[in-house]
Amino acid sequence: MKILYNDGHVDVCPEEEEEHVLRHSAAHIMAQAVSRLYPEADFGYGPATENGFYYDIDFGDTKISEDDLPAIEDEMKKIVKENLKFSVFELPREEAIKLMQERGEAYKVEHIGDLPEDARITFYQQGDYIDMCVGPHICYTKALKAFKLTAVSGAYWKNDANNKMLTRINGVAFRTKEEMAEHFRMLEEAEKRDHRKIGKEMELFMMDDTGPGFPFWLPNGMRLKNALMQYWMEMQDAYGYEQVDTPIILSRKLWETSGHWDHYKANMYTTSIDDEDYAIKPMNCPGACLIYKSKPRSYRDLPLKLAEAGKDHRHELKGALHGLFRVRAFTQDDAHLFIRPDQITEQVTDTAHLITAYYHQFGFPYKVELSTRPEDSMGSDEDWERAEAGLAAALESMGVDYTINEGDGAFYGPKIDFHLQDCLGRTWQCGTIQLDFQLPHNFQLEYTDADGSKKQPIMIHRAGFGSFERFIGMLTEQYAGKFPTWLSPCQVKVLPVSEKHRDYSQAVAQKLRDAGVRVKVDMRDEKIGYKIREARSIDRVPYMLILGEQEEEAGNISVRDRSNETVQRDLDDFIADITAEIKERRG
RNA sequence: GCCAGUGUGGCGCAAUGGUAGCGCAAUUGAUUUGUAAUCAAUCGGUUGCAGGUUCGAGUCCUGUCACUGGCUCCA
Repeated sequence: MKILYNDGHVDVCPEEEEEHVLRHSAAHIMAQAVSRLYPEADFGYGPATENGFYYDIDFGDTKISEDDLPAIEDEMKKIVKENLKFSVFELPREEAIKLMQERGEAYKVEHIGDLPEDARITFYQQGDYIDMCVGPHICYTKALKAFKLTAVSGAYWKNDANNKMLTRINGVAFRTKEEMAEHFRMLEEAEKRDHRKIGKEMELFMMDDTGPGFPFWLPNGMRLKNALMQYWMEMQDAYGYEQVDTPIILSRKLWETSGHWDHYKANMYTTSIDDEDYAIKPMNCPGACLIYKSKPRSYRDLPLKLAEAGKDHRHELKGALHGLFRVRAFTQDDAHLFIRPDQITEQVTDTAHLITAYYHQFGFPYKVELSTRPEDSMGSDEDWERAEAGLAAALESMGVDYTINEGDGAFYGPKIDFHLQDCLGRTWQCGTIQLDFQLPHNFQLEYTDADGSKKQPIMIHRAGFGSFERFIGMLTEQYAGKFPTWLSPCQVKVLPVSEKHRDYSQAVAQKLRDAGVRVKVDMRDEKIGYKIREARSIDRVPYMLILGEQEEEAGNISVRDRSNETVQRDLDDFIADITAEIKERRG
């Protein structure tokens, strides 16, 4: 495929860039189609995305819905069929502005104003449609062979909620129709992993209209959550944390001290009784500060590492709620480390090791971001420089690849974030390591240093799962509900072949239960195939025991695992194997 | 909070403005079962909620709540 670069030369497109160029060109072709059908439309940004493209468009007073997409798509097909030639030209700034003004492209004019003084301003044209763009693009519209418009939504101009909301039209584009069909097939498969669907099928959790965003954990989900909690507690022990638990509701005075009453009140559930105001905690840090402050601390006590599986409530915007990924009540796998300034790198490294150990346990790929000082931040330049350097040094000493997210740190300190992907490739922040100078200051925390002077400790806030809720959502999608045995709500399902083998089944189940295995018996009067089907497709159990005449006579069991192989074996051997598998948390 | 869409028995779905159906599940009975759905009967909904238009509304309109996909925000 040949493409047109913005200096006017035509060359063969590097294969790895073909899709991107096609998708970006598809955005231009869509814009042309839209401008034919809606002459008043005003265009914002129209980039390529991972599987396609979008264009943010101001349609004025015209409402666009998905019903309007087929007509736009048809117009795009016409444009492709017309096989229009792409051309490119460059204009000096003033003329570029003039051209865009003439064409009524207010957003493009504004965009030119955002460009650096020395920026080249180039335009691509196909037919009578002109778009300001750096390219490159396809040479002829016919090169676009496979595309589909998929969605319409709103998006703020320049991603700023203070700006006008434009209409975003999303589409996908591929090199061939086969690749596009494959994409939709994959999407269908991915949707089957959705934790909301699996959570309902497996009865892990539920939601109710009386509490949007407040998950109810059902018995199966609770078994899973408890197993994860057990793992978490063992890891806290292994990494030298103490565990604490702080109250859910605390006086307004505390939240005023911490700054939450001023800066976070919109997200807090508050209440009052006996003429005093209270808030339900949205974070666990103030409680940890009170514990730190409860007695004098020496430099020898540091680092003081306090872990807390703390249940927080935040009044998140309802439009942001999403299954278990974004809820209003959640249990953070939180911890607060009170450290000396000289311990930053060492403690951040230690924390990052713990967090990445979790992800390795579950086989999660992850992305790391280092977020630096935002514009409206508190604290001295030296503190910030030292903190950012400490975080970077920790990441580099571990050989972790990370991207820098300039100016995206918290107002109280820089942070390292760990992002995981859900079944549809959306990323969610799970792990976070945040340095904080502000809270120790607000609470006037101190320790006595070696020279007898009083010093202020630095705080590290950290979470690895992010929250048990979000992480269980991730685990559900990662395993498509087929959790490793140690996490499975039901580890063994016993299936009597007929009514006659119920007693034997109960006896076998009891032996497993005595060994600490989570087991259920399917006592229903159904055929064995029916029970297997449900154990597999609904319960998603790692092991089924099929018990009939043969097994009862031989005094053994038939084990069917997820590979669907059935092996007749000794019960005690099986118990030894499965308990070892659970203990070692294999899989 | 913003943009668009959706909302029917526990779950998945159907019903050109004209008597709300189907499958699964559940219950009961029959069957006593050998590796991904045994058969039959029965039960179950006034269609998220509140108004409105109409002789008549699941279907049209308004408001509201929830959910879905995005935006913003965020663990």
